Amino acid sequence: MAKRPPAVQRREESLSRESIIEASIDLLDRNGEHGLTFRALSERLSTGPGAIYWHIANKTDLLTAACDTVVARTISGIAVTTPEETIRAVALSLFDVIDEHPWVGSALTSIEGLSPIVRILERVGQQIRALGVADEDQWAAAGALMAYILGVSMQNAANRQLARTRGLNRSDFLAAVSAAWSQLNAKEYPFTRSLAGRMRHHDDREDFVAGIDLILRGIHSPPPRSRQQQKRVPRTR
Amino acid sequence: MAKRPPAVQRREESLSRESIIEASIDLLDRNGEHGLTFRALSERLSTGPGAIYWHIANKTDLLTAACDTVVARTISGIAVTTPEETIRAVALSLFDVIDEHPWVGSALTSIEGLSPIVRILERVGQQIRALGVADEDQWAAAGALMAYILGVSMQNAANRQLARTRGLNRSDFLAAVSAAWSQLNAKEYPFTRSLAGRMRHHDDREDFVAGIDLILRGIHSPPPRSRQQQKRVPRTR
DNA sequence: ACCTGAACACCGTTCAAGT
DNA sequence: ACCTGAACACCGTTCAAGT
Repeated sequence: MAKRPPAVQRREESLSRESIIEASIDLLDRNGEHGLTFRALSERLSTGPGAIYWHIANKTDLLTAACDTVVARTISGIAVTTPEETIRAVALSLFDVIDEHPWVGSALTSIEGLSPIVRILERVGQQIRALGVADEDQWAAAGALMAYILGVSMQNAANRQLARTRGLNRSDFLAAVSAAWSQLNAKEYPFTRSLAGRMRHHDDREDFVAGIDLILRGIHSPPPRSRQQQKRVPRTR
Repeated sequence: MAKRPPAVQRREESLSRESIIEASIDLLDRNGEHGLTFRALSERLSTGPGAIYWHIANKTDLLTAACDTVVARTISGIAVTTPEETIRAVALSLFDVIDEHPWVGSALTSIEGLSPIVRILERVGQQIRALGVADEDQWAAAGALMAYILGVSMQNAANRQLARTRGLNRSDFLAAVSAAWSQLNAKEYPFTRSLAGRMRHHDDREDFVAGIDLILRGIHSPPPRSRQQQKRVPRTR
């Protein structure tokens, strides 16, 4: 019996960092964070696991690059209108990206190449300037907005991941959280319990924008610089 | 040759969920997130990996429980003074917990038992009420503060993790980020570049509190309900 | 009821060897 | 310069078997 060549088709295009990242995004979208493995990736690209390491440093690098590619694609497509509208648009874009690609949340905070965060910071910051915020207040304003956007995004990503794992759709998931909240101890958790009803029916995107608007109001109202010159925060590190 | 019993000392106390979680926290503090493995844990507890599964569902459960234990311990020790001061204290406590236990960040968003988040939400929410915020505005106010606190915490945790991995102390780390920012393209990243100097010398805790204060100002300034009754957010999901 | 530890089905990463 | 794929050193989790 003559030894036949294996039935795998050989890839015609050569490997590249871009093609590897593109395949990674697809794998992540299809099967979630667990779906991205060097074996699955190399099979999809008809190569060996080692080949990938010629183009990519390690798995963290790969995940960050995938995240950055997806974020960059969305952020770059946002039209600049009024500062406030643009900030809302940037924030909502990120929200929607994570809604479509829940795995983006986990790589977002990475500052290896400091890419995804810096892209968002820059967009937000330019609008802070356009808003006429004083130079010395821009850092605080941009920081607060960034942290808020990041916080909502992380929470949203976690929710989506969990819902996916449990095979729940949005309303089933909200119902489950709402039910858990309403069963909390009434003495210890009065506030959270009072939010249970609202949790079930709220609209994440609307609430997200409401938070942005709240922070924008804070940015517009002048800080009470009189109080004691500089607030001293006691250190307990 | 008589078969001697193996030289491992047998544990005298029986296993329990609590002792497993305590050992996990210690392992995480000592060696970071990679340090927590069922093998390392079972060796430390003088048992087999399988024994742990009698008390703990899986690794996610274990990580969440460790996170919740650490958060609960800190949160519970906060004295209630004025609403604003208490909110600042809760926020700073979480900040400091993550500074000491950077791994807390990764398990924080988990809502499996919905524990760590709910603890913080409740504390913050009670102070929102004490602040006299109208019932219908409490959700937005608490949500904005929570997202902000979470966002800063996640970012801080990521920074600490990265600094630890690279063996950098705080000022070396800030210098590295600052240097990276000042080398960004001047046309594309004017805002981020302008922040490079400030990045090098800023105090995270002070900035953190400044952001809290900014959001509190937003909470105090009334939302312009007039505008168009309810803001309609176009969906592009 | 609780524990043991071998075994299973995976991982990321390396590296000698090929083209 | 770039690719191959076996091998290494790990993982989390399961489960028959023990006490």
